[in-house]
Order: sequence, then structure tokens, then C-alpha cells
Amino acid sequence: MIYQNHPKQLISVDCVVFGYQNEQLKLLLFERDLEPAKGELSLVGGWVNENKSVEDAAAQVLLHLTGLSDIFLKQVSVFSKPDRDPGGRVISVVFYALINIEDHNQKLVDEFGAKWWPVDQLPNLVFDHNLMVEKALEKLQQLATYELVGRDLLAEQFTITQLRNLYNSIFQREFDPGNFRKKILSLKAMDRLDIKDTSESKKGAFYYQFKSQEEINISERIVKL
Amino acid sequence: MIYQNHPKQLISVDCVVFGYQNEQLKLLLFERDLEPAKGELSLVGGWVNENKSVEDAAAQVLLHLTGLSDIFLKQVSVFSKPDRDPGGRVISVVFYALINIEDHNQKLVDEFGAKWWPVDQLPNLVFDHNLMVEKALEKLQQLATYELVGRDLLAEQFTITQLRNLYNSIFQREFDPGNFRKKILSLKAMDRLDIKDTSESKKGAFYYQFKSQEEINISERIVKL
DNA sequence: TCAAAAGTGTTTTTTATACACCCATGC
DNA sequence: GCATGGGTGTATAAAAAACACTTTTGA
Repeated sequence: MIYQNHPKQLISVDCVVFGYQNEQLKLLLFERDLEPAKGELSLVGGWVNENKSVEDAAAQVLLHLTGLSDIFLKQVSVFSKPDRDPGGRVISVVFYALINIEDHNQKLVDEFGAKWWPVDQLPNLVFDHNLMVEKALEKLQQLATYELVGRDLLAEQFTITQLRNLYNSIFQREFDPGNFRKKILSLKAMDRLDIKDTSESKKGAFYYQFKSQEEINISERIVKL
Repeated sequence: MIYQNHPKQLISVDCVVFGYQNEQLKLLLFERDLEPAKGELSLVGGWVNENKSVEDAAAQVLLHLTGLSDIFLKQVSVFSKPDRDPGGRVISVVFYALINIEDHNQKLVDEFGAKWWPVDQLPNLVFDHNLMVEKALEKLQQLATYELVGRDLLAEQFTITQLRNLYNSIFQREFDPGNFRKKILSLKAMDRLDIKDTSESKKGAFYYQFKSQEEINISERIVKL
């Protein structure tokens, strides 16, 4: 090691884990298991050590929580105010993750006492975690503006209405059903199946399924502003 | 300090400093003054210590270079592959900065041997610095899509054509003069002065000046895709 | 039978693009 | 007088929004 004389810092990752259930965008909170603020609600986090990138560290946190190693992850930003954590100087790199609640709920709830909270009625979180969530949601909106978000949040098969409800909750506004359908279908990013979902309407709505990532090529804005 | 037993890491900031000169978007490069790769070209960087946020650390680097303390700075992302720096494990938080070349060139060139390079013909840089530049440019384009970029790069007074040339070089494409002018003026973000610039055309072009940040409220996309 | 979601079609408005054309002036 | 960038206007195309209307079927 050449850079001998420079002070080192503690680095952590914190993950804003988004899920979608009952037509609500939710995120995963935990009761903090160490001091300070033990028992209060917080995001999941982990330490970054010598031989891992921050992406790997975040992926490892998610792997530990869900048993899955291919979870959708994006960097939000770095939080590094010297006094942001009363327990000491910790620089935190924040990520957001998208996961399917139904698939992973059991392990999460049973083993870790995790709780899903609707993003539009979050409680107070420890330290600067509320700010992290806010930034993460902005990034998610940014992503959903130019890319189709849903593969990681919805079931394998889903209706256009379910996708629209997801977009409604990401952007906290109501998209027009007819216009949303036309816009989404024009992207040619999904295949219509021959099966219908009859649970949400009497008429029944066709199920769709995302094409493989390679077949999808979206080069236009999906959501205006 | 409560978090005793966790390994700490070396943290640095690296700055992609953009400037604009001769109708070219340029960035500031330095000859690295320590091993490894001493003498090769790199971005400016600095270490992050205990009592400073990464934003403060980046601002300090820029202050040192230019003497200015209010430089435009945005976070790009974290680069943290364990082997990204052959000199040891360093996690780098990358920022980009926008500065006016004419205002600060002397100090930069004289004291630090800095060199301005057109972004579209960059040499090989040390480590992962080329990748950092690429990401920074993407972020700058993202910013310029929904906000008017120019205040920090152009002179106080500038013509629409100069602003268009800046946008041309940020997006590496040619905007239509008539349409660009209409779009920009519709934002009502600048005041027209009664002075003309006659250096770039015989007819002369009116100078404009940005309104104060508070008066500017852009709620639409400026550049399509 | 009728409420309610699914799905299609039509109209209007807004935004983007292409490009014609006049202006002013230094050479 | 003509080439050059400055500046305005117009026609067209593309994208977004508003909304009417038809279909289907369980309650």
C-alpha cells in the first residue's frame, strides 16, 4: 500500500428496497439492531470492506435478506455529512433495489422482522434515512421516465392496468387508462398472452409478459415530466 | 466512536472539471504528481478526511485550484472496484464541476500545470478516469436536458448563438438555430441587453444575461432525447 | 340490467422539426 | 452586391392529452 499517511473512513451501504403490493409502492424497513438508535426504524445497511466494491456490498446485503443474487440495484448517491450518524463518522453509499414482495416476503418477515411501508406514509427513520428515501424515489422516477419499470416489481404475468397502477404509485399521479395503454403498447416491450386475469374485472384483462431485455429497445420518453 | 471493529477505507474525490472555450467543451487534466502512474494524465482529486463531507472535499479541491469557493458541483457516482487503483484500495467519489475558463485559466495553468482538453478527443487517463469522464458527461447532458446550463460556463453576457454552440458541444449534435432560439427564449430565463456582440457576425447579435436563479422556473424538457 | 373495468377510436392541443425568408453589414 | 450569421415566420409532423364510446360479464 502506497497511500500510507491518509486517514481512512468507515464506509457503509444503505439500501432503499422498493416493492409493490396492493396497488401501493412500499419499502422495506427494519428495526435497527445496534446502538445508537437501536430499535428505531431504518433502512437495511452493511459495511464495505477492503475487497468489495460498494455494488458488491449492496448486493451482499440483499442476498442475505432474500437469498437472491440477481437483484435490481442502482446507486443513488453518497451521504457523508460528518455528523450524519451520531455513532461516529460513517460515509454511506445509498442504493435502491426493486424486488417482488410476494416472492420474498416470508424470509424477510420471518428471519429479519422486516416491515413493508407505503412510501407515501413513511414514519420517521433514523439519521438521514428519510432523505435517502426521498432521493431514491426521485431516481426511481427518473428511471421509469425513460425505461419500463415493472419486471422486478410485478409478477411474471401482469395486466396493463396493474402496470398502470404501478406507474401511478411511482409518480403519485393518475395516468389516463386509454392513453397509458396506447403509449405502453407502442413501446413493443411486452408480449400479450392468451390468458386473462378475471380477478380485477368482470370482463377480464389480458395478461402480458416482458420481452427479454435484449429485445427491448426504448428510445423515447415514456412519462412526460 | 461506537463502530469499533469495522475496517476503514481510503476515500478520495475526483473532479471532472468542465470548461468551454473556442466553441469546444473541454476538461481539465493534470499530470499526476505521485506514484503510481506519476506523470500520466489524470483528473484532479483529493482525500476525504474525518471532518468533511465529500461535497466539502470536492469544493476544497476546486478552491485550491481556482481560488473560488462557490463553484458549481454535482455528484456523479462512486467508483470502488477493489483493484481500480494499483496503488491500493481507494474508493473514489466523482463530481463534475462547471467553470469559466477565461476567468480562471491563469492560476490553473501557471501554478498547477493544468491543461484543457476537448472532451471529444481525450487522451488515455490513469486508472478508471476515462470512465469517470464518460459518466460525468452523461450527467451533464442529463442536467442540460431539463435545466439551462450556461451560467457557469459562459461569460456573464452571451449571445443565443454562443449558448447554442455550448449545447451543440454538450450533446455533440447540431441544434437548428431558429428552433433553438425559440425554445430557449420561451423559457424566459434570460434578459436581453441593449448591447450587441459584433465579433461573430457583421449584423451583430444581442447579448443576453441569465436572470437570478430564483426568477428561473423551468418546468419542461429543453432537449428532446 | 347495470356498474365497472377493458379496450378502441376520435379530436384537440402542444411540442418538435424543417425550412423559407428577410435583415444588417463588412468585405 | 453578396456571403454570413441574426432573427422571424410558417407549414408540417409527431407526441400528448382529453374524452367519447363500445364490449363484456358478475353481481
